[in-house]
Amino acid sequence: MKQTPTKTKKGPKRAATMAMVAARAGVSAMTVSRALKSDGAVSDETRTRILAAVEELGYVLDLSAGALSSKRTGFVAALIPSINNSNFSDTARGITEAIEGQGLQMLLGYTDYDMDKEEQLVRAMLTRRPDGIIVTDGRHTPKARRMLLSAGIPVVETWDLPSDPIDNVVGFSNAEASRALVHRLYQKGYRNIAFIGGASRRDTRGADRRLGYKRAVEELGLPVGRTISFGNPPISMEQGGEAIVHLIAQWPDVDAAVCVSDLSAFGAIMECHRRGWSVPGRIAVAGFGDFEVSRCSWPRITTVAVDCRNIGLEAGRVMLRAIDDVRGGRRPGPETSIVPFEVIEREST
Amino acid sequence: MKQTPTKTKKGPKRAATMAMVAARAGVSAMTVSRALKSDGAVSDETRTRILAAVEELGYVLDLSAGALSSKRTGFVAALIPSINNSNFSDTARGITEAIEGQGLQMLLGYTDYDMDKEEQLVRAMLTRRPDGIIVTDGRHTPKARRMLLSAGIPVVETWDLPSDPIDNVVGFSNAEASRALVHRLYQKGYRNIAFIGGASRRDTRGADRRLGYKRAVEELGLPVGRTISFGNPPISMEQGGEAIVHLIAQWPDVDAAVCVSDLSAFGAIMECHRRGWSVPGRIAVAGFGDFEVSRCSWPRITTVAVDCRNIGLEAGRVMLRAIDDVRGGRRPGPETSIVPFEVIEREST
DNA sequence: CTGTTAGCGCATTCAC
DNA sequence: GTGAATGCGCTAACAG
Repeated sequence: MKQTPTKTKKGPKRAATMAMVAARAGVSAMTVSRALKSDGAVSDETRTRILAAVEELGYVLDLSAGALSSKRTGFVAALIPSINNSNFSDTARGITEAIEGQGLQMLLGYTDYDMDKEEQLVRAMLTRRPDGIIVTDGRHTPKARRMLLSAGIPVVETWDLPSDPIDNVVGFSNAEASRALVHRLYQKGYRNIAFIGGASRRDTRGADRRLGYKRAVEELGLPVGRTISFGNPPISMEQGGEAIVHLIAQWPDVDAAVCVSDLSAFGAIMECHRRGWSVPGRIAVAGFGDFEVSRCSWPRITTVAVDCRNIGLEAGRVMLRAIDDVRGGRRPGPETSIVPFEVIEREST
Repeated sequence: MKQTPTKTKKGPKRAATMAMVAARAGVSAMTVSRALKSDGAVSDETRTRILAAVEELGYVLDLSAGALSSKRTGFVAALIPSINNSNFSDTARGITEAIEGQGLQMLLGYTDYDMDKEEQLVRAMLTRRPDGIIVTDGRHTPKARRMLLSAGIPVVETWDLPSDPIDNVVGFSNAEASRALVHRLYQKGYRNIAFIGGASRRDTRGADRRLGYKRAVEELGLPVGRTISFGNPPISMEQGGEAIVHLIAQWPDVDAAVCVSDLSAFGAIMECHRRGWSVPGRIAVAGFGDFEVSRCSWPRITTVAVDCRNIGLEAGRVMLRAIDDVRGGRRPGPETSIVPFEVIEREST
């Protein structure tokens, strides 16, 4: 009555291995390996027999074993601040699109806008021996930076233009983008422009946007210091609503608000509706990121558009080239790709 | 002048291996392995020496090698329809929270609401030999189903209550939730209720919601067939706007619209604003999913709230138990966990 | 076009 | 508390 009394007497159906497929097809394991990579030179007749055996056994290639032997895991690690922010999930999607089909798979992690968490994630990712790693942001803890530098794999920093890049870069200047937006508002006639953003220094892109705002109002000779700071990023829609109320209470003469992202801009505008403040009549509101909500809200929201998916595609492309170079024995040669941004004027300003 | 003329003369700094650490610390590789897993019995003195060597060499454990030998990759594969939909990215986040700290890492893939893509992804994921796999949806291609059944690892189906579960389930009935929403609208006095959703059958959750709507209007004796169908899911905010215009043109007497998700509901409402149609005066609009935009928009949107992050946490918990069972030699025993939903009435109805 | 040999870096299993 | 032998499943490198 005992189940499986003797050893190796067909346990719970041990997963098929390449050797089993080989035995069944009457070839060597190596030939199976070649047949399955499709690039290998295998006769059609043999391949057919092998594929039949694969089918019968329900065999699935074990890349984790293959990785060990070929010293290529086929992983590209990608760290983004948040998976819930569609800007970054668009970038993740772009990365996926760029590398899938090249036999590479993304290993995704989220830092929660926290450099220490980024450091932990870099360590955790390196443990999987990715063929490359893509990070968001150009600032890192010293340890994280050291690990990235010494990992011996291509690195791509995105969404920023680091002053001292680790390796490759695909990004833009958040400060310049923000500055351009303020200038555009100035051209439209606004003369008292405020900024709404997160309080902490965690979100370095947010900090850069704030910096660009500051530069712009200074060089335009506008009133400075019109800044509302909120809690930890990401600053939410709801916080945007609270912020605009504070803003108007504190500086009733402000005629335009630049928000650190479209999400807070949207929250601000909806709160204005609730209070009967016309946008842009009572106050103009602009955002950053060109989220879907900005294109559909009423009024539609002026913003800085960045092609987030394209950042991912570019980062993926740069990564592929770098990985190829490494394989070809070439020294990669860091590449910097600057992606454009565009101020999109809509009804909210 | 030649670089590295002799063989093995320190190439581009070969990555440190456990054996190197062992040599440097004057112990065996096995002891290093024990020291690094922290559960191992190693004397404090030895551990200190080993950790020093690790530091000096910048050694990072290679889990991909460890996986081969331990037959546990530490991966949990998770397939979601879209990374850009915050409902699902919340679930992914929940999964991550539940399994990280248990030494498990999520391998994320997106199906684009496409069963065939899901099948491809299942195959691709199995190639990495995950310790378990979590899928969204209870319907799959026959091949995908077969692969999941025969993979020999725990499976969790989420966001649905499959009639014939593969293994574990963490979900709720989309149809029942949608039905409850229509009943609530009926209680509020609405008597001509329409549905706005995607056209294709790809989004099975969307199809279930439509089904629940249909049942409800039938059992309530309301006019049937008030249905606007749009293109491929996910139906966007913009499509929601177009849909409500068509809806009102076709059935001017409709007094409430149930949308397949909050995103389309939001788009619909903003389009109403643009056209001067009062919401809910001219027409009430409800959504599904309790997205952030619904809590902040003006008016705030009535919706069905599901705790998406909790679905992920639950799925992760169930997965952990199942993996533990498998390791302990127990037969897991499928678990079904039904998560609650709640109709949240807000200003849009 | 196909097979053989060797070994990737680690953890399991057993000694001691 | 520590070490030695062994092999996980696959592929690189060569041979034929």
